[in-house]
Amino acid sequence: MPKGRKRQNRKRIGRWTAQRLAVLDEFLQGGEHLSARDVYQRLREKEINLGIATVYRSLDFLIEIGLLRQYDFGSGEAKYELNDDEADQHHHMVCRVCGKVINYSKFVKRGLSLVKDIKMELEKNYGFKINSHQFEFRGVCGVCGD
Amino acid sequence: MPKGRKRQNRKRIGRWTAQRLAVLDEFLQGGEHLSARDVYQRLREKEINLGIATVYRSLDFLIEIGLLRQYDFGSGEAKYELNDDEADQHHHMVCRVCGKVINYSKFVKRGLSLVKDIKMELEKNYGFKINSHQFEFRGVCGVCGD
DNA sequence: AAGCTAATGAGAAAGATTATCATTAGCAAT
DNA sequence: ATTGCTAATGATAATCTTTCTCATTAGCTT
Repeated sequence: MPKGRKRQNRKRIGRWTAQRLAVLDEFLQGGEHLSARDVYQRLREKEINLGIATVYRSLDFLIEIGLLRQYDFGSGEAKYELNDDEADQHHHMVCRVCGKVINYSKFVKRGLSLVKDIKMELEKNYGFKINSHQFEFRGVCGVCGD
Repeated sequence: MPKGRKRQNRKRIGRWTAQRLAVLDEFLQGGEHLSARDVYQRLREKEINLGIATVYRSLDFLIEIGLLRQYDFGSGEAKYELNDDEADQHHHMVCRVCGKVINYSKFVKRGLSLVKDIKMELEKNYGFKINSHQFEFRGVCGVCGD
């Protein structure tokens, strides 16, 4: 669970700086469910030294323009991933012992009609406008299980 | 702190203290998605003064014996709820503006066969043993929306 | 080239959660 | 009841992630 304070509201428009590009690039390079510290350390290894606050701000920026998405898998820090189209969105499977997360995309298509009906129901009966959904499974992975 | 392996008898379960009962009671009284601080303050209003650390420890205890469940809806603090049976488990709808959470249980039955198939697939192909799942929807509620 | 302003960096601060440790209290055997 | 063991508690310090502050830098626009 991420400690610390709730994210504050920020301005909408932003500039494409070298720092923001560098952060995005870590995800385009194939990084899956990276934390802010993961990104910070990976960049540092490449001698691209951003302040950790800038990493957080860049992640927020990339979320705001729709390129990234934030998740919490109970590890104590937020994780970030490239934002899939809804139709391609993957599920997550989290090992509650070692914290390993697996991206899993089978049955997504089958779930779509269910998701669609739930969204319609929520909008009609509760006045909610739904933007995204997430399925998460928890258990014990093969390594941690006996 | 490592959880010491104890000699096998009933002592493993833990003691049922007044503090733990008081914490559980807040949820039995109808408290939905309460944070540790919520519980702490509600008890304090009733002049039941536990230390905040004890509240956290009691919540952990109640999770361990299966009575509570922990969630994170992105507010910056963990939320806790009574742990439903899987067949009755509800979904969550989170407003990303005000943070309001709605418990929602329609379509659960229809989702069960999908969940069952996903669980089988994950166990067969990834060696995971699944214990629980969660569906979460995010959007903007009627009050915060235009 | 100048001017405006968003973005950055470094460090301090905030806030949730956990660890420490002396003390208390639940439970079992006497 | 009394004793003894040990888990649980309370108070508070420590930890850790995330955000804020503010002086400085750099990206645009004109």
